[in-house]
Amino acid sequence: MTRVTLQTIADHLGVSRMTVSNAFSRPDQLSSELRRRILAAADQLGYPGPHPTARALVRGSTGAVGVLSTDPFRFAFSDDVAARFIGAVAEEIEPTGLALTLLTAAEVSGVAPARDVAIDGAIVYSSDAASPAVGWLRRRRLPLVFVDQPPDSGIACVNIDDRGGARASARHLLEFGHRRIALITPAAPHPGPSSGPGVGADATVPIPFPASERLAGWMDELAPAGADVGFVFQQHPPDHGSPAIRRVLASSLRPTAALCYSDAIALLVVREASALGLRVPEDLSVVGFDNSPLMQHLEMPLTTVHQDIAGKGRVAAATLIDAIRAYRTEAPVPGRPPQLRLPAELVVRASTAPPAAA
Amino acid sequence: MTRVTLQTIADHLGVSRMTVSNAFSRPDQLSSELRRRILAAADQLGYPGPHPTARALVRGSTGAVGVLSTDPFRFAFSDDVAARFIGAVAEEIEPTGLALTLLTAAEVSGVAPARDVAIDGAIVYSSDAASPAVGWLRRRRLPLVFVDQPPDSGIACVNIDDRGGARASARHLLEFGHRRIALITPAAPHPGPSSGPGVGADATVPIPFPASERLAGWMDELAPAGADVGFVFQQHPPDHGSPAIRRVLASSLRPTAALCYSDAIALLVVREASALGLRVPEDLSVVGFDNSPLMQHLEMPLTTVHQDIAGKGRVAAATLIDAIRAYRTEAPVPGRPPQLRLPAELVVRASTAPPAAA
DNA sequence: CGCAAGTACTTTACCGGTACAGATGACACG
DNA sequence: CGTGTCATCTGTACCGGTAAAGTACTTGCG
Repeated sequence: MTRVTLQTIADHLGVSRMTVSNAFSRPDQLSSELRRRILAAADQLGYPGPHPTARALVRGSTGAVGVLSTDPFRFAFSDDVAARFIGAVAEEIEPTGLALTLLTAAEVSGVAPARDVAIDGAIVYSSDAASPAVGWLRRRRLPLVFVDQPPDSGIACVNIDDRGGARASARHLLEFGHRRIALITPAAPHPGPSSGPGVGADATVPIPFPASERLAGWMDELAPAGADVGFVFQQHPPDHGSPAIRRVLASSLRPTAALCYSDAIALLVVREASALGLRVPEDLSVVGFDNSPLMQHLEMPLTTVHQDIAGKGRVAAATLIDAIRAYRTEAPVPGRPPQLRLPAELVVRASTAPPAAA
Repeated sequence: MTRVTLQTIADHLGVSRMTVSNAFSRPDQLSSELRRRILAAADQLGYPGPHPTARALVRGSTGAVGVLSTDPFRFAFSDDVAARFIGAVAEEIEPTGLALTLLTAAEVSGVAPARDVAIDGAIVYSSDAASPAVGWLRRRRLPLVFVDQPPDSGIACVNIDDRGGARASARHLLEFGHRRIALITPAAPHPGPSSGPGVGADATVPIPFPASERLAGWMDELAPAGADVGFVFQQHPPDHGSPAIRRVLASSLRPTAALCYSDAIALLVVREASALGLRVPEDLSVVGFDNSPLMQHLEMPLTTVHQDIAGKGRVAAATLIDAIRAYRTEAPVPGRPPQLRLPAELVVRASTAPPAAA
């Protein structure tokens, strides 16, 4: 039972393969009568339509766009911020008839999706810009959109104003009178296991991209104000409590407020605090980041920095679609690739207040 | 700036195209010295590696597997049950080096992903089995796995014991002494807008597949017991309240218990009930389905029917991978495609109790 | 009536690779 | 020294389509 191809149908009807191809792809190129007969024969022979791969090869486009994530897939679906982003991308892509292909950065047994899977373009999302996978995508000269990545003038970028948002949140705490503040941020897995909290600016620990911007924003305000900052390095998806956070909250000179990289981490801080009998915000102010939809329904409405995650996804998808379209028409230089920066705004809710002893 | 291909490198080094191909794909076929030179030249010329589409065409495999969903993408990422399933699929797929392609059922401007995107196999997930998209996938003779679909002996299926689980939940209510029970289930969008609640078995409304099984399970127990059942048709993702549910709960002869198609719907019922001043479970017992992880942290721990969604995803992915592997080795008849049925178990929590007036 | 302009189909070439069957030369062995 | 084997590289065909140019047969029209 060999494969049914255009040739099968052509032979069956005694016409040329090209005519059969036209019956499917360019109906105006043949008489409607013959077309009808061809389609009928195709149906009868069980021809599934032109082979996608063959068509992609000759047309030069595959009908799929990728989303690369350096983090494992699990992340994209368990973390509701990531899921919302990808969902928005998918939603924006949907009416174009493109499929969305999730690419991992890993290379297993010689196969690396970012190098070996056929796509028309990709969004680089929660990825290490230095990873080989990103390199492969670039080398393929695919239309790309970087999201939450360090700006790269050669590639379209969509970022939010992490730094500005972080600055606003730090200012908010300063205005309340806080001077002893914990900064809780993920760090590259480089240093020792769950590196303990350090006090003072520790420039030696590498902070991955969007976190580094948020940290910079915090410090923009805190440093000039002479605030007493302490760092806690906390990897992003904390499952069951954080010893590092607990240690800081339990210390005698504990901070009166915490600025957190994300709402997920902020939630963790709130939980650790209440486990220690600390009240939020009376004993500890907590600020998150993202304005994650899941946190909206919490007992403790979180002061946070809002970013429009779905909007970011839609913009990223739209930018990619534009880039692909430009690429197809071989527009020589479509201007500089767009460098977008979406706003991030402080949302004050119930988790922040002036420190107890003012 | 024309494309860099194998030929470019071959010309540049004065070797045959085939040798360059071998340098990438079959290193044992040439001297390591020449290979080194070829790779160096490739690197220098910016060759991104063998063209995925061309390779896919000749090899007959693309390195991507699809997930078809008839529902729009948004669903897959906002509904946490669907997200968890896809996440588990992705996780299981990841170590194989395959990419995961999300396919929509829609056909826009002549392009239909299920027909036109190159994949090696697919999981048919929350789809209408009768949709054209499913037909295309079948016609392509791709390795397929149906999940939560009506069993099809020709295709590998993964289902859970919806009917058994539903039966257990109905029995649970009967044992508590409930006799007036609302059944809340999605229905095909066929009848009028938000079709009102009917009382008694209404066989004319088409119920889509997994819901029909659950309904059958409920009725298996309720009918022989002579319970007084009323139907409420509620489409799955209810955003802001449900008039239909409210109407039923507000009626003079309101049910003492509700069996719900999903936890998401059960949550809706709980909310509508408390909006009406009804206490759960004192005034109304509510049973969900899925044991959705999001519901675990609710104020009102929900009695529900547990299914292992992640497990279902992993099994589906593993089944698909097996099928693809078998397909590749052209195993003539790999036995009947597996028909799996995963367990569904009642989990009794706080949302059910005996009816107030016993 | 002769020629330009369709219409309907066919031929040829190519997309960018890989499989497979040589071709070539070095080297070992009897 | 003939020849078999191995390692290394090349030539050809083909994967399943499509673009573009070509052929043959109408048809319109001055």
